[in-house]
Amino acid sequence: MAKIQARILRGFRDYLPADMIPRRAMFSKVEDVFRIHGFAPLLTPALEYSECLLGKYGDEGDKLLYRFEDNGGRDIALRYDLTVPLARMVAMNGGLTLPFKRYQIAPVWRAEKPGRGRFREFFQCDADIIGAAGPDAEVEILSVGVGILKALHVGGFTISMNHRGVFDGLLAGIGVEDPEKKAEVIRTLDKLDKIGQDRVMEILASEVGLPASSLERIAEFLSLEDGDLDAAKTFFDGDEVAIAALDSMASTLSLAQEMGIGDHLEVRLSIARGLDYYTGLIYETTLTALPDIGSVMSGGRYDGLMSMFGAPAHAAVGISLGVDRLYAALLELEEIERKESPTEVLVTVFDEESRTAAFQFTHALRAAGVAAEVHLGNTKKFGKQFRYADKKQIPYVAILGPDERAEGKVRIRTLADGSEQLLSNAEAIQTLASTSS
RNA sequence: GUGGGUGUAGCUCAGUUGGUUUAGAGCGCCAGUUUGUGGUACUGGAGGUCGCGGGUUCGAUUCCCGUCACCCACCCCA
Repeated sequence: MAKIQARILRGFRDYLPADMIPRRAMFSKVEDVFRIHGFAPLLTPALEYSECLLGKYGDEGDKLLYRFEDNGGRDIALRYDLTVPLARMVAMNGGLTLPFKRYQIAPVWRAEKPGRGRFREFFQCDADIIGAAGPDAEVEILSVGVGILKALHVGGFTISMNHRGVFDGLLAGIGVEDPEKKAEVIRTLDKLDKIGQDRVMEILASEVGLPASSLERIAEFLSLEDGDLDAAKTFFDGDEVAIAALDSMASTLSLAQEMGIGDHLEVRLSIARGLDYYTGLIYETTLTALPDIGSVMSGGRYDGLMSMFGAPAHAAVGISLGVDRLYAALLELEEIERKESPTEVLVTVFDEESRTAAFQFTHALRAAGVAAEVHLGNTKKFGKQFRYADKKQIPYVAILGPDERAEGKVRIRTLADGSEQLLSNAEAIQTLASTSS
């Protein structure tokens, strides 16, 4: 048989056990937070009809779809995100009780050029509330975000929020109405933190071509104190759209404050978010300890997306976790660690005569809920069994040799410090069951 | 998509100013020192079409061209 070179598609990757174990632990904590906030899990197909995805992400996005013809000649594509399939599902299920709260953790595919931290297949983790307008839903979403970061023990963090209405007002005020141009200006403003105000003004002047009077107005806007909503209201005096946006943020902030999650929130009028479909609140999150990795959690309100499928317009607000960034951050902070095996106890097989006892003890451990594995393979080299446990970071080794069996006991060795305890089987199982969670 | 850089063992990298004969190191892996005990130490071993294709040459892992992959920056995002 011809040998085939083992290889993997560019931008795709295997998640090996050493990463999957801590990764799943992280997801499990996240799911707990979704659950206690009343979000239900949803699963949608990897493949969708192309027409359901096309035209939702802009021209650039359409080009990045993985698009095929299936064996039946249907024009299909791999999902590009989780939000559009959610909208499709909501449009197809008119009987859903609103507000509808769902979360979904699943891979999405984009035919982009891969780079550092950028893949063609990656996971998104979204929670959204469909069918609830106003600050209440916003506060619930922010509460989820705060809850997750607390559950993950990331340390300090700041959720910076803004409102698209602020930009709508600002840009209408200086006569920028063309959606294309609006998006361009907003994308440029979004780079403020990265490249600084001078460079932003430069780009707006030369590349976007804004007149001097507009630039002046934007410079004045950028010099507003973040978080000073009163000053912002004065600046936008008479601009109904912007004032409504500022008021909406103020009530979100005050409800969040009273709920007890306000400490992590701040208003930052410069943040913009790249996606065009946001219509209200927008926010992103940076970790105090690792600001350089960028936003680990972001989202906003996107009323209107549902109506693209001909369904009634539904209010919608959501949150999206940057799970790969969060995972990297947790490793960096040593809040989680890579681990090759879930096994808590390796039960060694001392010799042929000990095999039955080893298997029986292993079975009893499993019945008590302890992750246990019995050594597989030849028993000639007893030391190799310990080496195996050590390499797989298995914390405990059980020994049932002739000496132990003669006493009706089992020896439990803790590999971390080399200490050993001689216990009855029942005692050993009880001890191990209580130390392994 | 544009520009720059790098491809030698599972990983991180030396090296060959073109030359026969065994292309090396550290880590990792396997085995032994140690037939009731891993992590340390010592000893030995396996593992390489020098990314792939073509060209120049008496001779290419080394030089040239192409190609693919990876890295960095820009763009865009998660």
